Amino acid sequence: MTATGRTDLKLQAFLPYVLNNLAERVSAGLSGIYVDEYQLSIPEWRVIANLAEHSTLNARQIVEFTTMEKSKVSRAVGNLSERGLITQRRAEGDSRAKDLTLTEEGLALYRSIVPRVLDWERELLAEMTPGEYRDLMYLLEKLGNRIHVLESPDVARVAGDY
Amino acid sequence: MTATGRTDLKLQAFLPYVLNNLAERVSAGLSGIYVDEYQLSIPEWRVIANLAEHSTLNARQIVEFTTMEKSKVSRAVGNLSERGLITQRRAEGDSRAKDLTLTEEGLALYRSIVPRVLDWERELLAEMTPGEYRDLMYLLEKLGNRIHVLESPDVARVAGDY
DNA sequence: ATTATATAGTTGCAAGTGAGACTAATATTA
DNA sequence: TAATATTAGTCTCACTTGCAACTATATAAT
Repeated sequence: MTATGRTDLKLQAFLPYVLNNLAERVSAGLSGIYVDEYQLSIPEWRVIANLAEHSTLNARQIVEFTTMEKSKVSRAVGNLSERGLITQRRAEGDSRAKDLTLTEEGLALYRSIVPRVLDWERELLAEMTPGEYRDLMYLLEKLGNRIHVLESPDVARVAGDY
Repeated sequence: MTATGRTDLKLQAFLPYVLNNLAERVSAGLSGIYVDEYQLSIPEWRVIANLAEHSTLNARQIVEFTTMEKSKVSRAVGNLSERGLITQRRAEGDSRAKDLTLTEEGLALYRSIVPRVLDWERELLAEMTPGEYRDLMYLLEKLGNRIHVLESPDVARVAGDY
């Protein structure tokens, strides 16, 4: 049995629509913090957050983690580098790639943003119980796995062969 | 008690990040249908879908429903009008506003897209039980209400006075 | 009425974007 | 090896976007 047995479209009950509206509004609310107060664009913030978490990455890996366009990542990296928030070093073993790392300054900036951003998330979740939060994250993750399958039909088909 | 008691940021467990990644990927997958096959941009599709549902709206109302920028709506409306998919008529009672309606052709286009789009949603939800789906929609709606409160702090404060 | 404010929608402009061409380096194949 | 294909990252170009200024109408205040 399928989750929805619909034959006509009601936007308010259409998952992609609901999801997008919500994500946009959440993003707009949150990005106020680092855009207005720290002069970071959304792509720049994402690059920083990923570097803070994985300490060293190249642009390709950031593309994988964030699903941003590689040109977008490239430009964000360029800006952050100019501002002295990250360093780029030719990767050993592959001199096409560049290892990206936060500078002390970049790390300090990140550390000052994190609590603000977590506070904001707490506000957003203030009316959810821990159980609801877990359910939500679980369901979003499940959906994420599912769409990953839909994005690469080859893998899905092969897996179906067994 | 709060849903999360975090003090450090893990992107994979950070709701705005998860939500955005997912929404972007869902949107990209879905929009393939009307972008590639029907030459409709995402804003254009949204205008059409909202008009189909409410039969007549002006641009301001579409802005409210979709949370798109009014200039974005304006341009989408202009394009759809040129393509003969919608009509614009000066509203009686307020000659600044224009009543927008789908033409026969616009409605026909919409009707041919809807089943494709619903099929796609069904695929996306294929591994969810009806219960999970209900939970998800409920939680997203709850989050939507919450962010609406955060967006207009005035209202929130007043409500707190009681 | 007259003036001031607010609203509906459009438009100009600067900035940001995605797609793909491109360069340089690496991997693969014969 | 040489030839071919693939990959990392940058860059260019046409297009889209968001913002603010603007026109025209409508509402409110004096």
